[in-house]
Amino acid sequence: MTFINTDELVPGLSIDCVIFGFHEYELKVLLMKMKNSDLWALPGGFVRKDRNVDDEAAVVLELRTGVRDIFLRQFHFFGNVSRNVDGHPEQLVKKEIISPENQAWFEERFVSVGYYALVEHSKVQEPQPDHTSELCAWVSLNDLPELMLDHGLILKKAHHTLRLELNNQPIGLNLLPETFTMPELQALYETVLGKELDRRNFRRKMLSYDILIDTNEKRTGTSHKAPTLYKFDRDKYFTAMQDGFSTAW
Amino acid sequence: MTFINTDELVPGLSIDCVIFGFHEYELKVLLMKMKNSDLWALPGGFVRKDRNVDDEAAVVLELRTGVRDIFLRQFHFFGNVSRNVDGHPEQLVKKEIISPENQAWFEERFVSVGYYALVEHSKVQEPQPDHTSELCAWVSLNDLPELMLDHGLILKKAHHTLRLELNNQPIGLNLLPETFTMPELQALYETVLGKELDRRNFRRKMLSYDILIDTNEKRTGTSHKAPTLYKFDRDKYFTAMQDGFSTAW
DNA sequence: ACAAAAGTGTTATTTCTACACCCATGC
DNA sequence: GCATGGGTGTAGAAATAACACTTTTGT
Repeated sequence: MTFINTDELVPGLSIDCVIFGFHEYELKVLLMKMKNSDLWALPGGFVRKDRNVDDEAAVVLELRTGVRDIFLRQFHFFGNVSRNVDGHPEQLVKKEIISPENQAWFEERFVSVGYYALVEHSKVQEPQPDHTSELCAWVSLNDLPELMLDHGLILKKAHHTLRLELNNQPIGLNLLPETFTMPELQALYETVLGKELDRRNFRRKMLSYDILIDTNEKRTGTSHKAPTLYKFDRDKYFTAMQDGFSTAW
Repeated sequence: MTFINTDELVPGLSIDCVIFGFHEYELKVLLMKMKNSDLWALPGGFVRKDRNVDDEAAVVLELRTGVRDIFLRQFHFFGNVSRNVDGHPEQLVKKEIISPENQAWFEERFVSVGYYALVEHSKVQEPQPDHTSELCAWVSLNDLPELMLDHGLILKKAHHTLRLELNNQPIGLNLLPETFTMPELQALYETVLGKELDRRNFRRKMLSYDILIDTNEKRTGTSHKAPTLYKFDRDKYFTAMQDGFSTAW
């Protein structure tokens, strides 16, 4: 069993990743079930002393999902004292999640940087648990289990940020397959926003962003009119991400 | 001379505050001129082990400006390795900014949480330097001196964030005097955005937000028509901050 | 009475919203 | 041929943008 080597890590600093996926018309998050416990946790990690924090977040993402070079954004820094719960490290030792030698390291004041990622469900290999967890799985946002420490709060904040970002940025690349239909894209938006949108207006608005390419193919096999398959125009997509949609002033 | 007691501080974690003020139709930032150096720095500090990071940022703000309970927002976490410049702590000791006993503590990997604040220039007492600085002063954004380490980058990022926030949130409270005229408010927006706006359309849009109260008084003393004085409707202002202006979806 | 800046109104254009109808496909 | 969901158009309302004239004030 390989426990972590705390010597090479920045003390008191952790990373928590809220990894969103979209599948079967539901928004899901990747969660880890802690070893010997009913509690779940966000995938996370620590920061090696010679690495950028942003890069370490990308490592966490890749370790759990196998994907890299995709949307991953720092969204909040969690620095409250109340995050540090008395007796928590002791519990971790008891459950064999960390080694006794490391307990002292975990007793220190910890702060955490929150990241959220959008990943295409289908591109992800079987989610990988680590040595602290017995399971790593996609869980629907509507059906969340009890989470460790303040991870519930972190998740909520990430979701809230994502909803706000919808107004300024395109989403969908990385969250949808390479090609997708307009109704699928709409379902994604509706799921993130938690409300229904008008089909016709959605289409018009989305097309006006000018980030979609009509592939001239259709998705067949359904017992109704075959919908057109679109893909993102990556150049325009990334430009839109940079510049944002907002034009208020 | 009182140097810091590093024992009670969270190691490797600092706070940097970008404190914006608005004066004489210019956006300004509060900067500290380092002792025995031509370099300037953002006001900042460290985090006591038993304090929330957000609260410590408020302490930094109050120490420098004397104001409290005003807009102060965490905007980014800076965690790149490149922030930690070889030989920097040594320089700090040489310039008597930190004590030799503390040099080792400063040699550790440091990460930083960036905050920005909006403060009303006139409410601020004479900006207070600390034991690391010989001067604390308002500096125009158009006329920035050379800044220490990555502080220039942090400042730039804060300004960028502020510009984006304009679209979602009201600003002005804390940045303008208690009462102000519509042209003054417009000047603030123009300064932050770095572009001119149409007087008539600005007024209409601003009034449509429904966060202003007409005080029925005028600012006299100018050799032209006396402009109406407004103040913010605080309840509605804070509601607008919560909910945001954006209606995109 | 004049310069300088505040205040107000209107119109054309664009965007948003709320709709209803037709079209393909598999059963 | 019918149920299901995809695709398109349009008219009214609202927001935006561009623009010109009148008012107040100190000198």
